[in-house]
Amino acid sequence: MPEQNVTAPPWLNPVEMKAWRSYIIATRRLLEALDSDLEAHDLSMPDYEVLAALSDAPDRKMRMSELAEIGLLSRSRLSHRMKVMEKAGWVKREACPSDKRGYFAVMTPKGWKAIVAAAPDHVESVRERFVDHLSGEDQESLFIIFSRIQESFRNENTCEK
Amino acid sequence: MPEQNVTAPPWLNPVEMKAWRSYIIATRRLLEALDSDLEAHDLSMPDYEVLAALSDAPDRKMRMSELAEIGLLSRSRLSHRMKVMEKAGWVKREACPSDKRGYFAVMTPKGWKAIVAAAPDHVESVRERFVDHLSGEDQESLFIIFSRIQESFRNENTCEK
DNA sequence: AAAAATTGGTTGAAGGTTCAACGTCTTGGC
DNA sequence: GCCAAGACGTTGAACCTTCAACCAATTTTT
Repeated sequence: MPEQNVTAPPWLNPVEMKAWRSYIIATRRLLEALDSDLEAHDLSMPDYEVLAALSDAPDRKMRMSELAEIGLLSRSRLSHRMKVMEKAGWVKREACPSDKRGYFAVMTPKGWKAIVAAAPDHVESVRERFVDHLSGEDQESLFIIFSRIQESFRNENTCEK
Repeated sequence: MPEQNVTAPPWLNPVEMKAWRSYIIATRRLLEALDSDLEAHDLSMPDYEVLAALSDAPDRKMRMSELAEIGLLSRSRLSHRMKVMEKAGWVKREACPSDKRGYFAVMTPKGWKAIVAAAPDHVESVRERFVDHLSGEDQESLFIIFSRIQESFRNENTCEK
C-alpha cells in the first residue's frame, strides 16, 4: 500500500485495522453462509426479508414503496424481484384504491407456507453463526455500537457532510 | 412472523434481536456507502480489494488463485473481473513459468496510480463511517467478537457440523 | 384551474455474479 | 512411465442488480 502523507487522513493503526478487517471478513462469510442456508428453501436473503416483512404487516400486505424502504431495496430492484416472486406464487400485486399510482404487495397462502417453513431454519442459522458467539454483554455492546453507526447515516441525509 | 413451536430453535429474544438487526442494517448501509464513496475513483469494492492485495504483494504480483482466496472471490468471479480490470489497464496477466496452468495477476503502473489515488479517500471513508464511531475498547471487543465468528467458519470446513 | 414539480412504480439495457462445463496441466498410485 | 484424479483458470449461459428513462397519478405553485 502507498505510504501515508502527512496531510491526508492517517492510515488505520493496528488496533483499528484488526477491528475493521475482522469485521468485514467475518461479515462477508456470515452473509454468504446465511444465504446458502436459505437455499434449502429456495429463498434468497432479499426474498426472505420481503416475505418476513409482509408476514408482520397487517393483512400481510404492504405498499411497494414501504416494502422497499424497510427491506433496504431500491424500488426498481423490488419491482424486478416481485415479478419473480409473483411467478413463484408467494406474493401478488393488488392495486391501491386510494392512490391509483400505487400497489400493494400481498402475501399469498403459499408465500406464508414458504416463510413458515424457512423461518425456523433461518433463525437457527442466525443463532448458530452469529448470536451464539456473543455473550449477553456482547449483544448489548453490539447493539449500542451499530445503532450509533446506523444513526450516523440518518444524519447524513439531513446535514450533508 | 409465524409463532415458535416448542421443539424448534427458539426465536431471538429482544436483546438478541436488537443486536442482530442493528448489526445487519448498519452493515448494509456501511457497505453501500463505502462502495459509493469509491465511485469517485471509478472503483468498486472488489476492484479496490484486488488492487490493494496486489499492492502489498512482492513485485505487486500474485497468483490468480491466491488473489481469489484473500479477496474472498470465486475463481470465476475473479476471472471475469480481471478481464475488465485488464481492459481498464490496471492489471495484466502473466503466465507462470513453473506451473503452466497458472497465471499471475500483475499490477501495472496505472493500477498503482489508481490505488494510490483512491486509498486515502477510502481509508477516510472507513474511518468516518466506522472507526470513528468506536472507542478504543469498542475496537478491541469487535476484534475479539468477529475473530471468534470468523473462526467458527474455519472449523466448519474440517468438522462438518 | 392549468402548469409544473413530485411521487409511485415499471421497464429495458448494460453490467455484474453464479454455476456448471470445459481444456490444460500436474500429481499420486500403480 | 501411464492413467486417474485433482488443481488452475476460463468460458458461456442464466440470473440478478443498477441505472436512467418512462408513464401515470398526485400535489404544489401560481
